[in-house]
Amino acid sequence: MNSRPTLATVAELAGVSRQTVSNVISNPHLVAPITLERVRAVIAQVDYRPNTAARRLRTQRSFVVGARMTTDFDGISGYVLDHFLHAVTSAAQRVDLHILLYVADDAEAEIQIWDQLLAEGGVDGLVLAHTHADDPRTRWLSERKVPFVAFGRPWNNNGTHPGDHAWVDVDGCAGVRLATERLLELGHRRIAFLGWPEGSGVGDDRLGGYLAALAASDQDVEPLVRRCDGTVREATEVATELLADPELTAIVTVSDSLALGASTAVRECAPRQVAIVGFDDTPVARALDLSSVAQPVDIVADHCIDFLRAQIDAANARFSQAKPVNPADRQILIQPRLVERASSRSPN
Amino acid sequence: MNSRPTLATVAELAGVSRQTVSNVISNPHLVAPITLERVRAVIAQVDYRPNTAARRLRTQRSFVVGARMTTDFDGISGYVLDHFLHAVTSAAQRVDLHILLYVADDAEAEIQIWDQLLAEGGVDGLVLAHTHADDPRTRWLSERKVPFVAFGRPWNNNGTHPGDHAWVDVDGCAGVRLATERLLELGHRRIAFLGWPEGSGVGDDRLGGYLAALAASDQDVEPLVRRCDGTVREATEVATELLADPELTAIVTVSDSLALGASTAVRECAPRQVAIVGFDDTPVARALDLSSVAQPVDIVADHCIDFLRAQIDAANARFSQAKPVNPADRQILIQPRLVERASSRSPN
DNA sequence: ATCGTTCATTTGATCGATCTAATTTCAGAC
DNA sequence: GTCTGAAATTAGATCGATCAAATGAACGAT
Repeated sequence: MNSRPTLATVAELAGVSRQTVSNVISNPHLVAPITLERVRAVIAQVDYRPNTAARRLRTQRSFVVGARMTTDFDGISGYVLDHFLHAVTSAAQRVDLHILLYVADDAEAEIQIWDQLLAEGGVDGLVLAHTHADDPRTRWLSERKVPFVAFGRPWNNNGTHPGDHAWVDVDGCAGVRLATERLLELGHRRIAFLGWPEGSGVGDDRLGGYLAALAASDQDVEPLVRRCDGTVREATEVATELLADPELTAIVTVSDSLALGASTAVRECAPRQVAIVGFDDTPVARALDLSSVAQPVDIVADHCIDFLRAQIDAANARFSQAKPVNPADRQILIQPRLVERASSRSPN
Repeated sequence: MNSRPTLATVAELAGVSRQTVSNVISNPHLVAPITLERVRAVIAQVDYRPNTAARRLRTQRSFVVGARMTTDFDGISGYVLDHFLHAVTSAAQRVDLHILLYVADDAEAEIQIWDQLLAEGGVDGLVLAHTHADDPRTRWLSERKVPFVAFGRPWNNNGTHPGDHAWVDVDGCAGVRLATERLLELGHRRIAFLGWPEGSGVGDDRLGGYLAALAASDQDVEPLVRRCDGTVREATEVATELLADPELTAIVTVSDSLALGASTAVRECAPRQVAIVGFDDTPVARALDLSSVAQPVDIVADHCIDFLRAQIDAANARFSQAKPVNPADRQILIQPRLVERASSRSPN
């Protein structure tokens, strides 16, 4: 029956023009205080809300950010991304951005969806995760100057070049180093690292933290590194082999999945206590009382949205001076924290 | 520089009017085959994509569905909802709907966000989960005739009235019954049920499946029901008490969280094998080789989107005969399946 | 040859906001 | 008393699609 009020409705009731009402909403500083008050009263009275479709059409901007809903393979590591998505949604909501979901099976399908969303004017920018070295996706986006931010470093080739796009990442190296140093502090002297196959940027980075902690120690400690793919089962096997060493009192792992494997191995084979530290602080770690390195996804998400808004706003002001932003100003490494639980304690 | 082509661009190139191009896209059956072909060629050539903002403004329809990004409390049960969200996104994508995320701390905040989204024309409908008896949210939506569908039954009061809104749910009763019957079949004769406190619709439903299986059995079996809140720790304690009974060979639980607790209890206290069945088939169950009742969220999501699209389309055709839909046509109960793993096997 | 129908296509208005540029108001400078 | 410039406000065009209604074309029936 009576449809929603529009700018014109409010304008008439307040005795001003449409444009003034528009200004009250979008540029209050342009409106005289008395007028401002009067118009706002009418807005409140008739419960006026701007129609986003009209605004989007006129401004050619959607204030929507696309994000991929990840298919978490083993479900354990997927936890972090789900939490990240939650945090991003929350952060976006705070600055009047919306998150639009999509699914894609591979990078190619994802790019196709982007192409669609961008061409239709469905999104202003994108948040992506799991970027890797020479990722075709970041190249595609950069070439088209699409505002985007990645959770995760680009890990270019040798791992030196930080890339030229915006990203936020957690310092896995520092996290594992923190965990290893804590174990050393507790008196552990034979600490193994259970990692992923060589070549993964994330995995090698975390391993680096372990090696650095040992190298920096004034104790006589030797690195002991074993690798396996991400499955719990293989981790159990490899951990079982490690436990053959009676001196071993602690295992630092590259992920909670592997920590779960190690934990199973300890429970099944060893009658002794072995400290285990995981990575990601997933529900599994909590349930099994495993210590774990936690990624502060809330902080990561805040920075992501921050970087993204800046890019969207910059793309908005096409006529302002094209002050080129230093990529380093849009790249940040967040420090993780160690969540200590029963699994890490002094050796005997 | 050269902005995207519009309807007018295509129309001019193809030598037809805007409206014809529009029809080629939205109502191809109205266009002569020859024209259709010619226009489509131009569309492909200039890579024309309709601008959604313009379409939304004119049609007053967004083809966007709102969904809440849940804060998974214990993280284990949250898994199902995350997967559901993934499945919903996938299903929506298939029928050209989009999923818009939001977060909210409680029902009141959620309603406020809906109010905003609906007033602004940001969404056409909503998907919600975790509805409960006398949920203020379903009432709010029903009163305003907002298209929506719930994953989960309304569980009104005594659990008899199916509600008058669209919903899709998984038959937890049948799932647990399936699991219990399988244990009986395997030869178990003393089977406990570890559930949630009385009064939860979902929990009581699942318990019902356990009781029904025992009642229907021709064996001499007695129900043995224990309850605890959802935490792993408390589940471990209660399960430990249950294990004091040396006859006990199997525990059916209301959730994977409790199954994890029970599993821990068995490993710590009992030198014997006890079969455990969980619910939700979460990664934890997979990792610990626990049998579990799996909710087919893909199927649930498909039905949800199906029901939602029907409602949105119906709201679209305001002038068609107002044929009232029987609520029961928009309510469906999906059968879960039992995923058998090492944890459930014959006693001894 | 005329009429009525159906099919194909076009025209002009419209959705509800913002942009651009023009206009009005008014304080302070000369 | 006029002029200047900043502040406040307004009018008209515009974003890109769809809707509603009108027009034109084709064709068999009368």
